[in-house]
Amino acid sequence: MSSIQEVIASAEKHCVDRGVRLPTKRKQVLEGLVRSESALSAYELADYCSKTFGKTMAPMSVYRILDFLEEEHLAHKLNVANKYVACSHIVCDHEHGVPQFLICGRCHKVKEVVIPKAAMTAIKKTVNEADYTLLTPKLEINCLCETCSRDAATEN
Amino acid sequence: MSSIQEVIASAEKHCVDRGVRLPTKRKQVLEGLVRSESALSAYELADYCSKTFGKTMAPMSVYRILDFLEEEHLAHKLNVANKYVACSHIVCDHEHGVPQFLICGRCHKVKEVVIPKAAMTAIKKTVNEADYTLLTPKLEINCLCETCSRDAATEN
DNA sequence: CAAAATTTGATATGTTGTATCATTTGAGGG
DNA sequence: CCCTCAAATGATACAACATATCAAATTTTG
Repeated sequence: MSSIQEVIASAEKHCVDRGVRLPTKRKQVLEGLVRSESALSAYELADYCSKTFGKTMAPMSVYRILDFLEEEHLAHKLNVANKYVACSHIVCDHEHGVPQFLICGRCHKVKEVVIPKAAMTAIKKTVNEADYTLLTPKLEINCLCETCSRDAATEN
Repeated sequence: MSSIQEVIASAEKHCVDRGVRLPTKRKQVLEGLVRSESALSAYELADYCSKTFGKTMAPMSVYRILDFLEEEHLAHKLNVANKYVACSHIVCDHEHGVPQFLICGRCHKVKEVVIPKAAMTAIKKTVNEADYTLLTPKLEINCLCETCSRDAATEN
């Protein structure tokens, strides 16, 4: 596991290489995402940054910054929950496969996994046969994390 | 392809069998979904029903009715777009595989497909190995339909 | 027909996201 | 070093999506 600082440093390098900026605010939002175990909404991130860094950060700014982070592949939007997570591969050099997200429907804890290549190929084939073009092979999979699925079992 | 009336009739039978009600309003919302080629939001459905059936239908009611239709597996919610579609298998008797949705990111046209069993099995295995429990193996896949992907190509 | 349960209406409010224009910040050239 | 220009952020307004709650109407059942 890499430290927060390492992740931020990698992100900074990435931005220099690409010729884009990573000023304070953007770094703060990214740090908020990296520190969080679960996915956060733009408004949650705005609150977090306001509290943590002393100066109020408007949700507007957060949205813009999240758009930027997504473009730079430093963060992902999870449509299922209207929340965002940091890309878990910021520190990687090598090209990695497209991430798939396991999203706990209860606590929004997110785990990023890679599903077998063969499965992705099969999905791509199905899509093409239906005359559709895959935009991103990013899947969002609804499930329960270990803790929550235990809790759910005992409630009934 | 089955006619609207056939689909509604199947839905009615389904509800009688399950001992639940399908009064006018619910039928109207379902009809709106069935008639639409693309996914609709609750508010779009409210407008549609208000215009088509002469009496204003509140978004509130639509949300409640959509919840009901989802419980009865007569409709699906697409989280990616915050929209809803009728289940394309209302008229089927047999148990069918879980549907996967190809959602055009531009016009929201939706195609319901079934991906190979082997691919789903691989996904399920990956999820379990990550100590997560699959809630629904329903995938929402971001793509472009034939028309829109052609349009997008000519724009650049 | 009356009582009970289900469905719908109506109002209010909360959450998520976009549009727009003003202001500030930061990089690069003179 | 400061000026200029582009990029980033602030601020305000508003649109879309969603839920909570209680009252009224409708349907089922006895």
